[in-house]
Amino acid sequence: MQKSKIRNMQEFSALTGLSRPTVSKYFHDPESVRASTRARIEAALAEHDFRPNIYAINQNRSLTKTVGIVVPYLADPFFAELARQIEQCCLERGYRPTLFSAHGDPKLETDILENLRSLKPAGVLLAPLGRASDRKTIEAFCADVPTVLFDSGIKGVGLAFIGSDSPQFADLMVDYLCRTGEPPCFFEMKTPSNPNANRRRAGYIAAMERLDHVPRIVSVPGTGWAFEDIGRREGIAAIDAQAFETGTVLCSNDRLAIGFISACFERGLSVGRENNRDMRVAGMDDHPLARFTCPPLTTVAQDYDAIARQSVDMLFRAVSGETVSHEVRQFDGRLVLRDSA
Amino acid sequence: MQKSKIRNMQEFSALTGLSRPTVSKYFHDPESVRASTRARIEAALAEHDFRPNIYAINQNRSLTKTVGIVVPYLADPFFAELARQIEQCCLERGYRPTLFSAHGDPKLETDILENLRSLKPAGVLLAPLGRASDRKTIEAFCADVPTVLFDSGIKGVGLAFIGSDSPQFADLMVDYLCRTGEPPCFFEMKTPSNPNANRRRAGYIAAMERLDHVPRIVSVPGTGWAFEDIGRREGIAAIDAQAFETGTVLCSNDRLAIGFISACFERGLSVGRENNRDMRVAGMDDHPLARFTCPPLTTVAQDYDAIARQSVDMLFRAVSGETVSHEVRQFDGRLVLRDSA
DNA sequence: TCATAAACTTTGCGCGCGCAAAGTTTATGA
DNA sequence: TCATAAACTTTGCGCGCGCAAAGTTTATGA
Repeated sequence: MQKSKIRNMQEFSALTGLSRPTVSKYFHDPESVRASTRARIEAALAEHDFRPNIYAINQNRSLTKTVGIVVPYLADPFFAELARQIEQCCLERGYRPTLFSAHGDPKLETDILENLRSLKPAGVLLAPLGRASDRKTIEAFCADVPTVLFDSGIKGVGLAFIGSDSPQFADLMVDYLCRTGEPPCFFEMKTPSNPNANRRRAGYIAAMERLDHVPRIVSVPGTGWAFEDIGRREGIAAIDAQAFETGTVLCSNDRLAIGFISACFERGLSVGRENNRDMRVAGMDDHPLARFTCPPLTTVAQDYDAIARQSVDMLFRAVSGETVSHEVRQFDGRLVLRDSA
Repeated sequence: MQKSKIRNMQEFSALTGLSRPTVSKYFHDPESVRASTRARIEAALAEHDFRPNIYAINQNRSLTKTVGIVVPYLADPFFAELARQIEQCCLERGYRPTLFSAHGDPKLETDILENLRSLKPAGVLLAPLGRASDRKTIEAFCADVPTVLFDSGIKGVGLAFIGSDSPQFADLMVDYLCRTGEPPCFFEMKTPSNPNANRRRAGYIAAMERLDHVPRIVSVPGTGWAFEDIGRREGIAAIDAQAFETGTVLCSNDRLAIGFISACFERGLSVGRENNRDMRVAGMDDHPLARFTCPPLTTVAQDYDAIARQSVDMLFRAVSGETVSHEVRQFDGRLVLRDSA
């Protein structure tokens, strides 16, 4: 593979003795040319290292092979992991995933969508910021670009919404906690970024009432995406204020729980499922680091794989012309028992 | 801003009464046209929402406004945070950052660089996988595309290397630990992914010898990027094997330390700087979650901001024609005292 | 051996811009 | 008021491909 001075497909095709359109066909789909032709092209390729100019390709093709992936906060390993799986699915289908993070900032989310328009992507997979998102911007974007929402939905917007069944998550954990000890209090942010948080609270309340317990909700202040920090700081404050009426706390998500366990430690409260512990603490999500808290966190696992796979499936079904009516798919969580509750 | 049917810059310029080259000039730099002209264009823009076709622009311009950012493992919030700051710096300069993660996979790293070539980026900021990287691929890439390496360097490759002074990190922490208690053992992976790990070990050995202590290194098996998992699993094994000759353990990085603290908890060992604790545990990096371990982790902070800013500065100085001889810049760490050691 | 289909070639237009040269209008300041 | 510079217009070429139509070669199978 020597340094080549091939400037374009015309020059390259001359080296193979084939015509430019045939070579073009090869790059579009190697299987579409005769095996002998393919061999000639690949032999030349091995020597001269030519690659078609992607900008020239995309200029003339109405649909590019780009897929946009937008997440609200990439410093959260939950989204990093989900994005990784989605990227993988796109690559398998021969598309080029391009990853963006709004870093918790609605202005940046708007800018990203603005940018994505000019990339003319075949489709976009978008996990919106949620409450902070500029709803109009997202609606307008979804009207112009085939978009599947994941993780956090906006009613009626986009080709589809793929996420988790938030009330079921809460129900599952409340049921487990009540079965094995006293009923849980619910620890959450008063103004959560993510709309799933509201559905989790609703699920908690419904489950508690179903089991004939009084729901006890501790809503703490704090905005933004530094959930662990809020969990710790406000957890300490809530403990000091004796806000929890039972020694069992269900946190609205794992990152809050990581902070809350840290708060318990700070205040000398032992955490665990054994009878001699001061607190039981549970979360929801099965965050990648949930296994490493002290003690390891009992939680409800999101089905990362199903969410990633379904989102991508749904997008490509729509992109390939299948008329999809707005579909909503919410996967069940799976109880993960560790030592914290 | 009504739905427009403007197809190209020619049609758009007709609406403004200006010529296409003038409008083109505006999009390249709004300040380069008369204020009255700018106002006319912006008025039309408000009504018709035209944006130049980015593929047509990039096809004709030798230097695109794209900047590639490549990190080895995005599920590590350390890299997510670094990437965020670098993105920010690029945006401020009017470039479009595009983020890629090798997800710990050398094959994917090679694919990403391959892809980046066709994007013809103005420059690339690359944190290589390290030991697992295909060195030849990276060298060849750096020879063709202006590239600054960060976090993890490869000697002589790229326009520059910006990272941390790894030996200094170890020195700082060893000094502190010895001053305040017994000398530390060093806990690390036998075959670390990241070359900084080797320099940290060397720094540990040098510091221990300087202080007239015998270096005691516990190298554990395990490959890949699941550091917390390795820290926990192998930490438990090492504790059980009584591998640590003192009760003070300096972990090669914070993620290992998070796993190791979890291992201590599992084995009923209390961690902390107080005299009545079984172990003191320290890390290096100041990982975003280091504040939330139980107890909070004493560590050496990387200067995220300086690394991000310097990397981007260096890249753009080279891109703008300044001939830069291969420069190496390694920032000092800052001791962060919390409760774990 | 020959009809037929598949694969390929040739030709030429079009995409939406950048860019440069030469000419024209507009603003600036003494 | 006028020279001069700055801003703008007009014209036309070029970038590296996609794409389609019409013609030619090659493979396939009875």
